[in-house]
Amino acid sequence: MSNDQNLAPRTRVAAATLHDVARTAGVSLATASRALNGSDRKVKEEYRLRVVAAAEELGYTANLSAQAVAKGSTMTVALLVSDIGDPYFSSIASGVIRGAEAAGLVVTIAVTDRDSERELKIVRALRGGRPRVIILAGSRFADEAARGALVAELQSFEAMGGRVVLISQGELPFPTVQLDNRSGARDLAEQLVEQGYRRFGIVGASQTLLTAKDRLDGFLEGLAAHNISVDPDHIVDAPLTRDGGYTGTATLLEHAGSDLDLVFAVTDVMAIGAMSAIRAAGFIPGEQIGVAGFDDIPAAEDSSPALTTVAVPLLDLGQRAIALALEPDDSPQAEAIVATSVVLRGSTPPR
Amino acid sequence: MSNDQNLAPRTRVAAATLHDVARTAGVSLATASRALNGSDRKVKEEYRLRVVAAAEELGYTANLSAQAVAKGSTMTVALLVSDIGDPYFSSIASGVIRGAEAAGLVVTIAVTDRDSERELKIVRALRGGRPRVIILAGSRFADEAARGALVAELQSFEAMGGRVVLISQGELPFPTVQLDNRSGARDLAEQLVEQGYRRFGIVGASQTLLTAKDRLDGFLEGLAAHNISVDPDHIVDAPLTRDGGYTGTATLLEHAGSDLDLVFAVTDVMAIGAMSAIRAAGFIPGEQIGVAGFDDIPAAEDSSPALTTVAVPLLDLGQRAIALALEPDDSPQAEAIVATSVVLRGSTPPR
DNA sequence: CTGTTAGCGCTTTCAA
DNA sequence: TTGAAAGCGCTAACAG
Repeated sequence: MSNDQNLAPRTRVAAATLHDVARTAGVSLATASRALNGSDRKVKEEYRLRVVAAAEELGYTANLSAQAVAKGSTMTVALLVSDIGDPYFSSIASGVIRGAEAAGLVVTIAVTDRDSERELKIVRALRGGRPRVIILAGSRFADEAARGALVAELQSFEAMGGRVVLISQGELPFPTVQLDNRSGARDLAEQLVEQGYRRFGIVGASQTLLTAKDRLDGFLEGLAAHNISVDPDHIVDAPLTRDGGYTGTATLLEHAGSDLDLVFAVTDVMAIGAMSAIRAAGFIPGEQIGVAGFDDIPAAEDSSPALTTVAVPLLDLGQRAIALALEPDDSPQAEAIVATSVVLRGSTPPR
Repeated sequence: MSNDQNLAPRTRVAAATLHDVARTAGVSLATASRALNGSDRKVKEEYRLRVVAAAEELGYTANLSAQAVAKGSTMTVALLVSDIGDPYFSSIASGVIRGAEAAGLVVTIAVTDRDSERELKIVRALRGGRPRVIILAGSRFADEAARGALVAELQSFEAMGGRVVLISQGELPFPTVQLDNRSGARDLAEQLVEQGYRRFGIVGASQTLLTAKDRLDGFLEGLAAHNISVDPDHIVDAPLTRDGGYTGTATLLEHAGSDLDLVFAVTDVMAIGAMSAIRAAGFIPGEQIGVAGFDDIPAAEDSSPALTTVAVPLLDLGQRAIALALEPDDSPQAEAIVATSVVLRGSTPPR
């Protein structure tokens, strides 16, 4: 066996430390620190330049972990989403990242897989990183106990000085970027009625997710305003995923057959699944059965027929969340409300 | 002014430290550390239990930053993507996160906005966090200089002991999860010819992105095998985004008019934009002009007509990447090749 | 404005 | 095995 096959450069070069920089600049550690990372400038220009030059020369980059332990706080925001592959969440993440970067914060993402137990576990694990902020999007609770445990965990995080921000979540004692789910759905329903639709099926009547519940309630409310009610059999529960939309709609179609003239899915992702299910059942979405969703994800516009939906400024949601998180500590129970607006497209032509 | 309006609990409770745990357990700091986080177990069971109990009681969670500075290494992997809202990247991210969590690693995500300058800046900034791994997906280089700068930066990161893994990137001296872009595109082309297509237009002939170039070359290769060539005017450059696909196709259609029987977009996201452009131009995608993409993002199956494409195991890509990163240090220049496979769907019916 | 000197919370020798 | 003590890289009083 030869040792000569050291093709790859195995030389481990330790990163330059602030100490190195100070030494080559001929100043003290403290001065170097002040020149490079200190908040208020009070270093003689000449020194500052020497330090900066030395840092440049040595390729110095401050060790964020070390800074964190010294300062007692990090520059991290932890984002928790159900599924980063879902356009709804990835759009939100996009906004969060944009906002965070603008504020010099780093974003860490964890995925709950829509599992409330897992969510709790992750939140607990997150604490180790001592993030400045934890943002929860799309969290859920199997039951009251789960809800209590999560709230307790988050509150203890707050007690440690961290900030918690929720996105589109109600009834939880934390600053929240609230979505106008209910009235958005109500408007949608009313406009659909105006378009001539009368016999509705609804997919995604989740019990555990307030967002879904609000959208359902709002929709029913809007219909009720026109004296239209929906047969309880035509309201089906289903996971808020593409597959949930597909199977939920398939079920609906089995029961309701051609008794429906429109399917409302509580999210666009589901609505897209719904369209496929409608096709699979031999109907033409839009023409024979209208389809409407909620969120206005990018894919909604490109679907065929283009999807009628309620537009939600997803990017904004994320940016608002970090804005809320960065607000001064003394505005208790802050809340940002984000408006929604109905977008009628080809999937719900007048009838 | 009254002080009584302290409604919100402003009490800042410092997080329990290992020191606290050791004290309430009645053992030394070292023992507590060993019991809780030490690698090799060599703590008397009785002590271990006392420590664990104390930790539980105090709600102790190790401060990761402190661990990082003490150990000299973090548990972080930094993922760089062009756009987390793009299904291609969010699927990859999903895989990376899954893989990382399984290995006890935390994922940090940064977005380059497809800007090579920004990308370099981010990589530089990332160093501060001293991640264990940096994963680059979809990076690009404006020119040779930019490429050199990025490589240098990454190599110096490696020299510091970090690992670099690239996803679907060629010609760079780092471990890479390589995609079989070329032969995937070749197969696609051949199968389309078999379907009866002859007059092709291609959208997304990026110069700066190897992935796009490989797909283009492979596609042309496949056509050439059947003695079919593509008019250079029918090959248009365009950003690898939905809008790029739309405008690129619009341009193509203007020039080539009804001279085409199929549009190949080098990514599904573009292909979806292409479909909309085809519709906007008054053609029926699938029927009058076939459409094919590449990646098989989830939306491909649900588009209407369903999109013919080359399936790429996006989730795997991400998982493989972290697998590569976690491999022992002494396998130089590791590479994982991921196979692709053609999926014919409704957007390219036989003609 | 600068340098000295404690820490921050944790790991890891090194003796005991 | 355990504990004392010396760091890890950086910040923040605290005197000069």
